[in-house]
Amino acid sequence: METRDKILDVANEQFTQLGVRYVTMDDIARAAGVSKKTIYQEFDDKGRLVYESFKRSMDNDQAFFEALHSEVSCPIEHFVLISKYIRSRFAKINPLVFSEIQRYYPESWKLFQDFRNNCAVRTITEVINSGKEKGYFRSEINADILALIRMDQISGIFDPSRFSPSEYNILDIQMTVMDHFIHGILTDKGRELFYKINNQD
DNA sequence: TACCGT
DNA sequence: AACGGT
Repeated sequence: METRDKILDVANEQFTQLGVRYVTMDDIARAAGVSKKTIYQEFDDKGRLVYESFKRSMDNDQAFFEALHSEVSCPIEHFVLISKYIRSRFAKINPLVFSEIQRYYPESWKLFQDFRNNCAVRTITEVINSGKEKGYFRSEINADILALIRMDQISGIFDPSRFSPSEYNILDIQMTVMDHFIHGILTDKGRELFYKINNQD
């Protein structure tokens, strides 16, 4: 269904950039070049449209993680690429959106939390375990606990009340936190490879 | 597009 | 008054 995709594209772009409550159904209809009636034929109400549009982008994220998993064999490189992807992904989302859906769209909020706590955390856990097996990450670390900690770090980076956007930029925080975290889990062998990877670009 | 209810 | 919904 072509129009449904178009509506979802437009809705997702406007919601993430401007905020869910700021964007009206009239705005989306106009930008998508359809009537409001067409939107309501596809989606029961605004809450469903919000839900479906976020679900769609999280399905894309999951597909991206799965592609990385099969294409990247080096756990250190894999770890860095995941961090980069999450940063670029969150950077496009107006932080306002998170508080909005938490308050006004509980189903979408639950979807987001499930994605974070299951898909994202599991992906990080797998990479840490793979690095342990290959001797790049210290064998004594607990991958489950550290994956949760890493997830909290990544979320915290984008929380404007923790890192004021006027004082820090996302890229600097991301690099600092990522560097600190990975040094805590690298073996000597892993550290060598990490430096080699960092110096080749 | 005009309109109604919140 | 503005916006979701018809």
